[in-house]
Amino acid sequence: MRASSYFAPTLREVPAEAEIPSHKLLLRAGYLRKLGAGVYTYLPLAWKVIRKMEQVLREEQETISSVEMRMPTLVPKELMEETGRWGLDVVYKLQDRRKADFALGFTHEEVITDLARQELRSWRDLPVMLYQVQTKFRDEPRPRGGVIRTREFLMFDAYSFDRDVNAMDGSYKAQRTAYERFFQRIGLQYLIVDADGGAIGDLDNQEFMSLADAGEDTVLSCDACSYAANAEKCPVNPPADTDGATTASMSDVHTPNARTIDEVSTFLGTSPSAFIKTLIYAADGKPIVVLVRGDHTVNDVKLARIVGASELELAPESMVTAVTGAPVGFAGPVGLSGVPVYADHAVTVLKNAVTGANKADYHVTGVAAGRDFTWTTVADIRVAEDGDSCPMCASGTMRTTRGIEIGHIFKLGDKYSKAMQLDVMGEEGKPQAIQMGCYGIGMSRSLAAIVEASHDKDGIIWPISVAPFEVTLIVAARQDDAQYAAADAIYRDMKAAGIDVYFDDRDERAGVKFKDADLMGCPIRVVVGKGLATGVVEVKQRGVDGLDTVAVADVIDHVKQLRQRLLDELKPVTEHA
RNA sequence: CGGGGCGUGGCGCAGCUUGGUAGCGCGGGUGCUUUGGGAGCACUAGGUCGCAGGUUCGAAUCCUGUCGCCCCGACCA
Repeated sequence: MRASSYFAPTLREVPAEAEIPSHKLLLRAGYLRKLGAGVYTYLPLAWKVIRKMEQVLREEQETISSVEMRMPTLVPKELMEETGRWGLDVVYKLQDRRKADFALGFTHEEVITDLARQELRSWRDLPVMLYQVQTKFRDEPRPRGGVIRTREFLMFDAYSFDRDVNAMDGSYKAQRTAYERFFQRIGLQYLIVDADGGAIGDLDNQEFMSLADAGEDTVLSCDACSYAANAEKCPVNPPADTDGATTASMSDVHTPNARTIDEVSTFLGTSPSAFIKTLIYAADGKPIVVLVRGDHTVNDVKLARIVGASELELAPESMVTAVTGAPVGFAGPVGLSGVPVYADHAVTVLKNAVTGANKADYHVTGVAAGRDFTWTTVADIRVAEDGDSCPMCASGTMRTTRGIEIGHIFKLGDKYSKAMQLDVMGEEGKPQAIQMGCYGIGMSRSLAAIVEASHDKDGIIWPISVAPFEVTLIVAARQDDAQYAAADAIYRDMKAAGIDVYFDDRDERAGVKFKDADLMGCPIRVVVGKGLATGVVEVKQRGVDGLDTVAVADVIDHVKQLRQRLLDELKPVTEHA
């Protein structure tokens, strides 16, 4: 492709809307433009990268006998109602001219399951694994980070159908391997972490995380074993009972205007870890009391699962007052009754704690768990933190990092097949529910994740497997006839040799073309310039210091070798089972 | 949805406190010079200051409302 006829508008200055590196660079280098909040146009460069990613993905899906198809974006309301997902906030809804309701597809379990229940009859039809790459629509409460979280985005989604749990496990493992190889081949480092399945399912599910400061998720990984988990999932070991014997006795202390843990601990000169944080939640509209240690944070995802609530939020002020008899900021477990109390493990071993007195401007000290208050349920309900002991091995310590969720794989079991009567005739002549799995990759988000992971101050550095072009060919002085003729010949030879080359033949100063080449980020740069007088051109690798001076006659071979070396570096290390 | 911030030529910003009819840099066009890391000079085009009301002789500037966008949080299948 010649730059003179391409469309890659670069920007010298960073648009004010961008904060994170991938967003800034994708805008500046001419990959993306915003149409509205969380709605982006993918310019030719970005689309080419995505198509290359898709190609790698297709190859990996092919090897596990996963078959590409395409489902509609318009999904009838009736289908969504079968699983109860029509009412979700993220669903975009619209009506046709006859006032029939549709959702814009935000994931396709309903559609694929509907198809499967019509077409799959016998256990002999299984297994089946189907996938598509399609635009998904989600009315996100807050799009962010450019293309990290958008309302319209490109997603790969796959679905497996198996005759029993064992076979489903096999499909799950096959997809996990395909995912590993895919991410390895597109040059994206990842961590596989245990995750919470949210509304989609609570069986085994794992996320592929690209570690990045701009990530929205907190990931904990063990420094001794291979265990890693999303913070919303990561279990916390119960603490040792180290407070010793109960000695102190309770007394009320006047704490005027001190409501937060920081304020009260400063006022009393105690540590936040000696506090019992008492939170009133509304669980499906009914109040519950939640106790965690003052220096801990409630994990709402864990809590919702333990309580079994579908809607869980901090209680409104009126409910807090009704439960505690005090203004917000002075709640404590002592003397509370008639409300279920959920206590985190760490609270139940406190022997000399501070907590709210359930009256304005008073706290209680010397509180002992079990003696001065009790609970209805004790469980793991706090967020795991950096420094916690590993829940899986004896010696490890958990460390936190930020991650971008680039893929998520789920075992669904019979959740959707039961809800939608998806069964087949089994070997024994009786109907049996199909065991499903579903698997997603955020294609547009992965694009951003690569840029987050691979850039420098000058621009993007693409892995060669997904770079929009393998080579940027620059003619330093377009108006120099000899240079242009030589560059043009090299361009033709490269194309003939099957090299994907971007020929910057614009009549711009050399500096402009160098800057744009760095921004765009193609991994190999060839410059035809001053050296041509002595019959040589320059070959440089993006992001690597130094360059090779190569005779014009050797440049094609040289580039092919470099290309092969770069591709070899991306060879997947994970083998299919 | 809660908190914070921002809407002024294509992009980045100043002007707003203290009202007087809009300015700078980059980018665009033309010409000349220049030509290996975002060139120089000259000329030039381009803005109902997000929108709607209001106050005022007069509003980018003050008031009210509204829409949009960004960040933090909530949320995130």
